[in-house]
Amino acid sequence: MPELPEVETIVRDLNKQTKNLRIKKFEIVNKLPGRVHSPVNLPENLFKRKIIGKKIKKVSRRAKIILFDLHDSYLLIHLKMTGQLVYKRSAAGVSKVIAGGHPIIGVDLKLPNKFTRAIFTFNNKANLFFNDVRRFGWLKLLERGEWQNQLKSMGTEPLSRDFTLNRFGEILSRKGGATIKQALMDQKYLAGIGNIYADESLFLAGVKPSRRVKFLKKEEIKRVHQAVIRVLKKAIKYRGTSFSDYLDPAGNRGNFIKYLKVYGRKDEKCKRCGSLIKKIKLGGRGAHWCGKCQK
DNA sequence: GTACTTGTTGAACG
DNA sequence: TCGTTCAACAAGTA
Repeated sequence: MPELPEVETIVRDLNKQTKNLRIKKFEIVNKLPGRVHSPVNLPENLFKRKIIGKKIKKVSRRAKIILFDLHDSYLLIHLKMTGQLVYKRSAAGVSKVIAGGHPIIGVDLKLPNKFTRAIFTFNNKANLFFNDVRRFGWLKLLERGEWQNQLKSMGTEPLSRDFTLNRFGEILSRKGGATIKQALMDQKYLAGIGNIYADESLFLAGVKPSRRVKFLKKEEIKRVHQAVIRVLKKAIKYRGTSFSDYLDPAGNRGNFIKYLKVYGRKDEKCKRCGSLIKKIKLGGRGAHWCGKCQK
């Protein structure tokens, strides 16, 4: 489930590999018969016409969105929960693959496969495969102005300079009645934090996810602010949680899963104090925490 | 077979 | 008009 650190990792890799490449070909594959549902925001032919021939200026990230700068327009990719991007280049019998996003279970490395929804081909003959098991992800082509418009309504980037303690305080003051976890995950205010990093940040801060924002002490707000930044940075350092090394013989792997303290560890022992990790539903999502370490 | 999971969207609600 | 809540989306996994 790519959140900010996973998307950031993909973006850094893709920027290295695809910067200055030109899109030669684009195909939508595995369309479901009898369904309107499409991964792109324009009629297929129009979408194709608009991106073929475009050169990639750079690849960057905003929130959980992957952003291909095509000079006069932007290609946005959202992986949602199970999206995956795989860049593959074969030259002189050696094939180079980088992948990011949802890990594929098992060892079926065939590309394209039954989960592939779109394929880009670049002028260096490399391919970029957009795979998505649950088909929630999307590709959008936006004109510069459209994107700039959308930017305005997006939340603060937690790793940017804008995310000061003051700014965090402002955000929280507008979410007074909500729980701290729900506040952290509200993309309108803070961009890029999903279920995993919300739970992990709150563990590091020692604050229970179910606490109401308006009852948090100044000191606790400060700790949460710090924790969010530290957890995200550390996760990026380890290339995210939902990465897998299944494709990369060089050993690039998403290691953060080893450092998860609470997420997905229901009824397991807290790594700090040994008591059992609890799980409840909060706003329709699972929330994990340690009853002893988090107050 | 059923419950559960995920991030965003859009509808319904107050 | 606004913020909040919740079902819907899809399909693999337990």
